[in-house]
Amino acid sequence: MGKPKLLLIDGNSLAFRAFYALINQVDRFVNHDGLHTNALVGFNNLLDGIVDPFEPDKALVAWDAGKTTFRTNAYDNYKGNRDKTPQELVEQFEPLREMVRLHGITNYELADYEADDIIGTMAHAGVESGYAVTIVTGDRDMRQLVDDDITVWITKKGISEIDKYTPAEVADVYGGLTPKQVIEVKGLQGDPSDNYPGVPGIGEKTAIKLIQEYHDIPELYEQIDMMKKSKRKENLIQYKDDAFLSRDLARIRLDAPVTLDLDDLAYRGIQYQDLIPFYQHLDFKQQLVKLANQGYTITGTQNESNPTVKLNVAPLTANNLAHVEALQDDVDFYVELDGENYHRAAIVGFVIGNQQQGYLASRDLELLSQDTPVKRILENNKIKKNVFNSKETFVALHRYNVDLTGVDFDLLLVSYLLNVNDNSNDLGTIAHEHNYFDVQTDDEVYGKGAKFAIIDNDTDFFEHLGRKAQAIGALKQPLMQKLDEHEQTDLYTEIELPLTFVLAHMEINGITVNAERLLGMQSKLTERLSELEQTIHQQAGHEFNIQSPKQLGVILFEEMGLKPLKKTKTGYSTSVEVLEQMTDVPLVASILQYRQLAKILSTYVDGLLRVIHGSDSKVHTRYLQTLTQTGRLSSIDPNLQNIPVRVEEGRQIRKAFEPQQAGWSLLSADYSQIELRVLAHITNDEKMRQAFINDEDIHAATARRIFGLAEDAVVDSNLRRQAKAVNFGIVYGISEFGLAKNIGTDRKTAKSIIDTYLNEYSGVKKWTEEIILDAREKGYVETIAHRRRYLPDIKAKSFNARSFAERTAMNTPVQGSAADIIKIAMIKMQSVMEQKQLKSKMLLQVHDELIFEVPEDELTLMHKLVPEVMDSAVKLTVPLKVETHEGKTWYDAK
DNA sequence: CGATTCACG
DNA sequence: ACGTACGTGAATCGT
Repeated sequence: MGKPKLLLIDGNSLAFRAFYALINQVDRFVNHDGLHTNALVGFNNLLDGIVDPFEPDKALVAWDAGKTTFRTNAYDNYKGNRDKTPQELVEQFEPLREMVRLHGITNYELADYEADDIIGTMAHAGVESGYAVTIVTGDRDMRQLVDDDITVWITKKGISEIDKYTPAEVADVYGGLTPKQVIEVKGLQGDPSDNYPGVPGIGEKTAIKLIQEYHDIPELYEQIDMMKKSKRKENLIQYKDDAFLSRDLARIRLDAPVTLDLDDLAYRGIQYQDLIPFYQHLDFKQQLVKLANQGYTITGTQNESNPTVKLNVAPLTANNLAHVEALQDDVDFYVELDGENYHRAAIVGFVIGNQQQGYLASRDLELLSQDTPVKRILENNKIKKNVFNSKETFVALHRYNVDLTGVDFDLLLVSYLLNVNDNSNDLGTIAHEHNYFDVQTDDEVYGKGAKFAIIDNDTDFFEHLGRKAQAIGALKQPLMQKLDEHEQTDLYTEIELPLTFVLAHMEINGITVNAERLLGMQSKLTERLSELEQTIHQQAGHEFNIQSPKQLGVILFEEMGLKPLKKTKTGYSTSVEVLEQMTDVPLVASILQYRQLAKILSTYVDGLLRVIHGSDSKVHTRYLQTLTQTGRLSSIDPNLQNIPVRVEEGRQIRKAFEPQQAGWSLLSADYSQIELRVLAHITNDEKMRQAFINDEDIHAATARRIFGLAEDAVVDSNLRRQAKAVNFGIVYGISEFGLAKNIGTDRKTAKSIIDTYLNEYSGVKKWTEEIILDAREKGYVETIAHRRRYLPDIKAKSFNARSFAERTAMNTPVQGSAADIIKIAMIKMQSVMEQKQLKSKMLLQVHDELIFEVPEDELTLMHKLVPEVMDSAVKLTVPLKVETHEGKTWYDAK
């Protein structure tokens, strides 16, 4: 057996280190009571990472007792230049001690002494009693305590890494000196952070050299007369007192009047049962998940009435289908897929049941898709189903001939509405967010990335599925209650949930893409690109990778000597806005051309060809309904919301999008200026409202106001363009700088334009001020349908973070309300089309635009019907305006 | 896997 | 003195 282990931890130094390591995110680490937790998080990681694996026999965390110590008594200015400890850290000191206690470690502090002195004293007491001592600190000066029985661990990079010092390592760093000589070095060197002087002109390097020669400060001064005449010698003589003072201040005391006995320091190990409520108080979700995975029972803090239910899951077979038949009313259901894209992925298992009667799981898809009780329940509108991601569930089941209906609760969707910041798609992660810990994440169970694999073992697989279904059921009541408290029940039941199934139908229907046309474009583009490539290499004088901004930067800004107008984190920027300003250089013009064509080819031509389904010649996008911060949809795999339109060459891509039947047309319907109309409505600005009520050209009307033109003046295109930029700027949460950059003017002009704008549209001005105050007070902003976005940074100390939050506060109600409106229109449109039994299909949504495929005999009707439904989706104090276009391809529907 | 660039509203 | 327009997704480079 080795010696018993004594662990001494420098609480103050490490708390400061932990606090400042996460100082940039101090406002992100706040618990539900407003307590900052960044230092607590770091300290906890340290305790978990060091103490518990270390298994000490005795352990102590030492703290500073107060502001005054024997050092401040000896030297008035000691630490006199330190800023006051920030309040955000001060409030963490008590909980830090509690955390230490719950980790089974004794806290200690001593009046008039610093934590260092307690540690020094206890370290020596430990050595005398035969302990191997380890000291953990962020303070490099503690290395003076190292000896054969004392090792000092110093955290670096904040607190994530550790350097371990034995006498050999100290000698390495200090040019062969002993740990005790560290004090002598410090004496000569002084310490600016503790505000004590040392000898001027002597830094660490020189100090080490002198101590190597003279061993310590007293000996140095005994022999100082023999030293060669120099400025350094003069300083040493002049500042002799300072040297001795510094040396004294730097020396950690080994004889502090500590009232502790080693027996008081027995390490008690982690106090799990008490640590759980403590972590819950701090909102340490990850720690709680860890504890839950270790088998500790976590009961919800916000939901005491819903204690952990024991899992009851069994394999479903043809023999016990009767148990499924018995399920009524509220049924929890979950399907597992073997991939992300539910248009292609296979169902690999499912589970059905409820908390009272338990769960039945299976891999046998016949039990799902044949005429079984499972299918009957899923297709029964009267039986409420609770699921996680009903769009995925619906689409997947649809491919297995099951028509899911009667979905009442969608955990993913509700969780998103409650807080759009929690953008995880994983059931386990989301459950943990809501303080439910009886389920693991898929990453934990199946592995992530290349390691992903559905588990073979039935027992483990069914348990995971069962826990997922159980989590869905358990979270239904509390989350629905929260929706109600947020006044979001209508948003959920009237908009988001019905929309899910509208989107599912659009995705399943897909849109036809003409592969031949794309292949034609592919060969033409490939040819043009290889010609351009040759030209570019000639213009550059040698070959290089045109697609590498790094290589291009070297050529333009080093070899050719062009002036870099902008830089990025990693080097020169070569983006369009930079290159467009140097198009007189032939190479640059070629590069711009190349980039444009390469983008069209790789992202759109090749990209689309890759995702056309062989079976139906269509692409089936997936709309993400639970991702954006504003309530918009996003579209992936392929993204059909960013098909080129602004530049003709890219716009050609749209010719490949066709209706699914010959003779049909594509019809597009877009809201005109929906965001500005929403702005006029929300701000209730009279002038802006009148402009829309009179169906004026809003950008021209704005130009007349901000440039002081007559009411009937003709507005030239340049002024209109600037006014348009200002209108956009207002929607985005304007800044002088942003506007100046956008319209290419100076900041002063931009400021005066903005001032005039806000003066003219005084309702807008009033609203922007109010919405920021409102966000500060409530912590969130809302859309017209009560979609909510939290803005924790609205009170941030960082100017950047706070400004961003303020612009978001202005933009989100506008962008988000526009999203609400088109979502409502989509639901109504789908319902009207079904009711009228039309053959037309809604295919795509592009934020303010809907695209349909329409048979010849429904064209006239749809041109009338679609705008009617869209412009009456909600009643605002300004009219909504919708324009329609039709054509044989998407390109022609303009 | 982050950074850069560029496509859309 | 700070360093900015809002919201997205995909391809590519290079560590």
